[in-house]
Amino acid sequence: MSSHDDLRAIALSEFARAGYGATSLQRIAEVAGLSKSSVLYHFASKEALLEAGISPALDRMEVILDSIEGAPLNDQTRRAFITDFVDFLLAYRLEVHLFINQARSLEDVPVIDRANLIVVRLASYFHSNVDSPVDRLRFGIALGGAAYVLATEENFGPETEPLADIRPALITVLTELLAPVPVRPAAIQELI
Amino acid sequence: MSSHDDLRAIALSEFARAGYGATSLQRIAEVAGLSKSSVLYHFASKEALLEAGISPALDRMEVILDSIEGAPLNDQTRRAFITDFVDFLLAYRLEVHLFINQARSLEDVPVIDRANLIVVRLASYFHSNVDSPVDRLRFGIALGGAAYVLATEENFGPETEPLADIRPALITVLTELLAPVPVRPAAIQELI
DNA sequence: ACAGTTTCTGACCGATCGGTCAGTTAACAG
DNA sequence: CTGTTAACTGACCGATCGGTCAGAAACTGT
Repeated sequence: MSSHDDLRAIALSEFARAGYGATSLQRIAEVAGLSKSSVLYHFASKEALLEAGISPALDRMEVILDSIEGAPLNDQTRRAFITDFVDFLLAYRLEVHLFINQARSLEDVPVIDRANLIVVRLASYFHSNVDSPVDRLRFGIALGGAAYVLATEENFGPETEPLADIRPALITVLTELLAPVPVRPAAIQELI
Repeated sequence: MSSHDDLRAIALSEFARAGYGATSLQRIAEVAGLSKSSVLYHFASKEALLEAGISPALDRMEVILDSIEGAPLNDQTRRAFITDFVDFLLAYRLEVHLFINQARSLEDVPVIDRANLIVVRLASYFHSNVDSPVDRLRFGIALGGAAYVLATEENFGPETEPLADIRPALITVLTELLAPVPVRPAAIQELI
């Protein structure tokens, strides 16, 4: 329970909640019960706090990417990826939320560039394994939507139960949405 | 082509690209070729620029909500909502992107509260028309994912075509994902 | 040309930002 | 107790923030 780890967790939480630019070192110091100078004693800069906050999540996601990029997208690899991805989203909700909300405004920050590269790798993998443009769009909505919903659970409203068994539900939904042959009744084609 | 409308458009673009807090009045003034004082002559404050920027999108979404909240979710209303929603996303990409990326860090801004209320109304409508928790999760992923993907098209990578016929593709995917009886093979149930 | 109104600007304000630095306090080994 | 090191702090810095204000500049109708 070092001050170093505390500050990392506090900064991550504040960055995800209020945004990187809107979170001051003074605010982080107050939550930690320290002075701003002490925060800068443990971390060289505000950017160093950001990097320390989300790097573990990037490490994990890069391991997942390494495990799928060598193999084609079949039933087995799809199943493994989905469980890995869902567990990743559940384990790193704050980090995912921070990335989704701040990626555009922090494009010149090295650690955000690294995160953006991960998204590109993920998109490239599915792009090279899925032929239909519509399916690629559906896959993008599935992965992006899962990340977005997981990272902003308050969008479901406070009156709804927090979907306690969200892990199997997420696996179910993603398995449907990433199905190799999407179910698309002929009736739908006539609608558009 | 008044300076007023120009400033509204420039501010919206900058807010969406770099974030509200990270966009200074000085930056907006430079892009518009004016001084910071002139920007504040046309708009009383930075917050007024934000409100002017996204209010039209909220107006449109509230009309859509008014049109669905009185009727149950059947084939006809679902089809009408999907086309309305897709056209909304395509017409207000910047506004949606701005809201998605800044909603959390601007919770005390009235116009953002208004936008959040819209999301709550949307979630409540589907919540009251969909029984299965898994289906509600799938609907949330579909709507949130469509908004997220549309608002951040760069996630598809620069090497991919911008999905020129994205409107029919989006309608196809959302029609699948918002199907009243989701197709969920028994094989999926055994996986989880 | 003139007066009136709209548009625009530079100078300035207090506040806050991220970051530096000299020096104090606390912890601990001998 | 003493010396050393790690942890911490207040004072301060230049820069930038959103916003105010008096007045210049530009456009208007007469």
